[in-house]
Amino acid sequence: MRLTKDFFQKPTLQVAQGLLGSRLIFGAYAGLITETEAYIGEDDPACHAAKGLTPRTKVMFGPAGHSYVYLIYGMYHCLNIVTEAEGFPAAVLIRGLWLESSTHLNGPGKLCKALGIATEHNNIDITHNEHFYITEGVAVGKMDVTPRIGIKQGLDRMWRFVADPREFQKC
DNA sequence: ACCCCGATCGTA
DNA sequence: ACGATCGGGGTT
Repeated sequence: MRLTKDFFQKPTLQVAQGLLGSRLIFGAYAGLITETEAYIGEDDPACHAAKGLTPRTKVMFGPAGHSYVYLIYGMYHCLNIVTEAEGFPAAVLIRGLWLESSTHLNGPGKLCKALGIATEHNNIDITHNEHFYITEGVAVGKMDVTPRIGIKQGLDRMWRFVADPREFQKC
């Protein structure tokens, strides 16, 4: 079953945890999500929207279930899915994917490079797209909870969620 | 116009 | 530990 807008229009921590084990479809690729991070609102210093509404962060303020893709370090792209009510800027970063080929794409930059996700895929409504969407997946086993990776602010928040694909239920 | 720096990754 | 590489956002 495809995940619909009401799945994403929820508290971001809930969405980030719920996405573990879900199946991401992008063109010919399909994989189970193994790692996510939450970025929540203008009060979260690590969230791009902490600097307010800008041309780049506009998508995060928009409706839930849209993609937020941006270029990082001039070389890599990161894929996020917008969460919460329209007007409240928040998103979940997709950091890990377990492909059907048993390839584990660990890291948001590697993931986007492998699938061919780039800025042209920014601001797509993945609840109404034929080639880019997320479905229900498998039950995950134990989930790790840690601070987010690669940031210098907001390290007190335990907003990274990791699941081990070896513990995924067959489904 | 200019400067700083970043939700990364591979190599050393 | 560090360099590659470039756009966003703030400052002059």
